[in-house]
Amino acid sequence: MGVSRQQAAENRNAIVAAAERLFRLRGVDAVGLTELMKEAGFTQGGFYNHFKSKDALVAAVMEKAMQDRADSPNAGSMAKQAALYLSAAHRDNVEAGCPLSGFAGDAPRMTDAARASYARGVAAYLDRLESMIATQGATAKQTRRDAIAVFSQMVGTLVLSRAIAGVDPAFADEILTAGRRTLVDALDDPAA
Amino acid sequence: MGVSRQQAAENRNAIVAAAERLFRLRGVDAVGLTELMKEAGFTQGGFYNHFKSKDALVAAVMEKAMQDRADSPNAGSMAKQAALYLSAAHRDNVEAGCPLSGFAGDAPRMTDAARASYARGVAAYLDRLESMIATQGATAKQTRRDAIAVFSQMVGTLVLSRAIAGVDPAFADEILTAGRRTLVDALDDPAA
DNA sequence: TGTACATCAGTGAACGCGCGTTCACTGATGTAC
DNA sequence: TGTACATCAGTGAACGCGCGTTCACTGATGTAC
Repeated sequence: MGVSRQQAAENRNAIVAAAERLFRLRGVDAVGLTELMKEAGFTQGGFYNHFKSKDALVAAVMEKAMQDRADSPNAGSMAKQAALYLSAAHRDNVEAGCPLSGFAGDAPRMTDAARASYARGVAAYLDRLESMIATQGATAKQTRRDAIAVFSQMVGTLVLSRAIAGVDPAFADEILTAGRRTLVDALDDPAA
Repeated sequence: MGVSRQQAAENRNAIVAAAERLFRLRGVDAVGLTELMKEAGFTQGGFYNHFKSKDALVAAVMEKAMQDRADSPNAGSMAKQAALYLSAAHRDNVEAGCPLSGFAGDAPRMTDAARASYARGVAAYLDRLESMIATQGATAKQTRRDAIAVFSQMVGTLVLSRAIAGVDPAFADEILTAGRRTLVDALDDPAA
């Protein structure tokens, strides 16, 4: 069609954004390139002007998701962060929530490049949590080990609550609430 | 071919067993019925003598996995249970490990019947953990809320460590070990 | 600044392939007498 | 107990379909002079 270089770059971003949304909602395997390109506003053939394969797109999606996560602001205290992470709103918003939980189920089956992005994303998020825990320092001295434990609990609670939400909402809420309260109590922040 | 009713029942079990293995390893979407039937020792056409659709098979796999889990023995103390759950051996054995972690990534996209089995499986496992925590009763009085928190952390740690294991084994081990130590410490069982 | 041409992101038809599912057929099992 | 027949789990070819990918073609963009 003839399109400026800037426009082409924007179109590429639109493809990645549409892919990220669909991949999160339905899983990488369940989303076809034809549907994906249509969702982004293009026809199927154009895909290969931007990516050399579907795997390459998955890697680009992962890279972008991790970057977006890194650019997102802190919640303030660690307890507040945990409370937001384990809110019903976050659970019900898979397509825009934390990509570390959102892609946790698909990650083990992605290519090396995509999983490497994922791993770097986990490392970066742990660094953030670690410093949040450290700067609070109200009660027990929290270490990296604690950051890992807290993060694991956040991910596990969200993943479980999401797995059950569609079929037993009350049970899913119980799991989410129990995880949230336990974490907020443990993080010992009266303001959260 | 002509086969006795008992043989037919055994063949059905073989199909479910092969499906469970492959589904865990590669995800439900990535496994075709032709491959699956071949793995179980049959040709593709016979599948529909046992199940009315792939979705029905997925539900049967889920039901069987949850039953097997319920039939499995306790580890003894809660701290021991957590230590086994967060062992490298369990992490590296997706195909035969805990199905609640093994299917956590696929569960949100399964049919209602399969997810209902999954949810019942979570409920049953929580009941077991709850009674294990309660009968120990050494330090703090542990409640259902704590059982949920402990279980969420077990699942989250395993899921994260698995997502990363293929691409950064040292990091994956760090996560697993941090989760295990934190849980064992918190569960306060000197014998574990 | 204006003209001639190369670039390349777009289109949409087509490729081979494996998917889930259906079908006609088979023959030992299991039942009726 | 022995014979005749219905059942049904198995086979393997075939169905339509959507997958990831390739291709020839298009035309505005961007470059060279």
